[in-house]
Amino acid sequence: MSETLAQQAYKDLKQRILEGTIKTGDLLTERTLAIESGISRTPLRAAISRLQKEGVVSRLTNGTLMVLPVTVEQLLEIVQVRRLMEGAAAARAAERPMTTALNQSRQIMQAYVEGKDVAFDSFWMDDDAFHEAVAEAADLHLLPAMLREMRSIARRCTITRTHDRFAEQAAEHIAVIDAIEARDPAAAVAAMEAHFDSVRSRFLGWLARP
Amino acid sequence: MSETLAQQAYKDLKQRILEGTIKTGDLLTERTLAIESGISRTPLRAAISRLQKEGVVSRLTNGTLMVLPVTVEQLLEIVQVRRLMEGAAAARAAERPMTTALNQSRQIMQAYVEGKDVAFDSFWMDDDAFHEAVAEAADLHLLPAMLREMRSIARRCTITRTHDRFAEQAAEHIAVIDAIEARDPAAAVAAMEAHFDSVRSRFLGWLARP
DNA sequence: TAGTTGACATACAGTTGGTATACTGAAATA
DNA sequence: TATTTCAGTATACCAACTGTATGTCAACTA
Repeated sequence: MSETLAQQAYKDLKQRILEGTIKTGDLLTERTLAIESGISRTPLRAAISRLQKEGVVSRLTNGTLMVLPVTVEQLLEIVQVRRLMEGAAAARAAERPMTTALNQSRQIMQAYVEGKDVAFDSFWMDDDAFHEAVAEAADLHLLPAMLREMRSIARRCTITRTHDRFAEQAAEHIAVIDAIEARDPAAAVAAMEAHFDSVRSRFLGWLARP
Repeated sequence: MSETLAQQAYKDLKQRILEGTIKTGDLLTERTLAIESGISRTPLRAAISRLQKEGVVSRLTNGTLMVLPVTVEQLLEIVQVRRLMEGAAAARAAERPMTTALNQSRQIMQAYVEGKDVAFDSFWMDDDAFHEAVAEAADLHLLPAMLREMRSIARRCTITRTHDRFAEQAAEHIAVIDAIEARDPAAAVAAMEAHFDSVRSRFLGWLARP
């Protein structure tokens, strides 16, 4: 089952944006992108249409294509929504068997607590794995895709990248996993909510810096 | 001494942006604006160039003209800078004779404390008058122009317009004026700083709302 | 096999910004 | 006073872009 040119272009473009090779606020032109991809504008436009629907790129009123900046307001809203959703997911996960993915995530997080130092994108992937493991342990099948969507937005916000207290975040993740393992839903939701409260106050603290 | 067409266009455009008739994020086209103003593109471009220098509009990389959005980060920075500058101005003003403008501003602010209700733009002008009166009472001749610049930026940020506790702000203004009248520099700077701290925490509180 | 559909390539029209050129009136200069 | 210069302005031209239309081809279905 081969991918269409449009699908390939979509994946390629999205990856470049998530990696930061193409930056939020950058303007794109269909012809240039089409030439770079070795395809014509038609499938390229289909790929762009899809990215538009996901809020990754936006057409300005004159048709110009821009990689959509993500505002602080949007970022804070995502933190709030995820706090609700992932808190509930952690409580559900605590009522179900412990998973291999959660165990693996805990080991990875332990390394950060002990001082492991990596680039933002590496930590982001381990962070991805943690949140995905919780959602899957909760048997919530729509949640992983929703998380991916929201996390892809958050990743594009410039403040997110100022966020470098990996050891603290790792410790918060471990607290969630421990509560899930202990089959304590109340502790699990509290730990997950504390994690997001902590994320939020870091963002606000960055904003409020003198 | 008559104004050039470029100067007229500049003033008109800027006013429309400050009033919110043209919104931040809007795209502008030279031809449309020129036709609306009844002039050719050439003086219109001179007006735009001036607005560009002031950070009111921006050229995207493809030449598209956009009314520059003002981010929350910029707004908070302006609040910080003004806290420093206007705190110092209030202290200086407290070492100088009380002025008519400060007395007038106090009366106007008293009406707000007593419940006067107006639209944002009306309050904004009274707010302008207060801050300008303090700067002039401080004999700081460069400060008013700098304030106008920063306030014109702040005015264009969408959060600024969510700010509707006029009575509270008016009471803070009165505290500054009272301290100036009492010739108490320490109290004046403290009152002005408290005012900006209050403004800042309102913005942050709006951001942090659940 | 003929018809339909999805994917794709290419062409065309309209709009925009950038830039060049021409014009005009006022001020300066010889 | 006549001429020149300069600032301000109007207009024309070109390249580049998006939106849309049209044509082609391969795969699928009846």
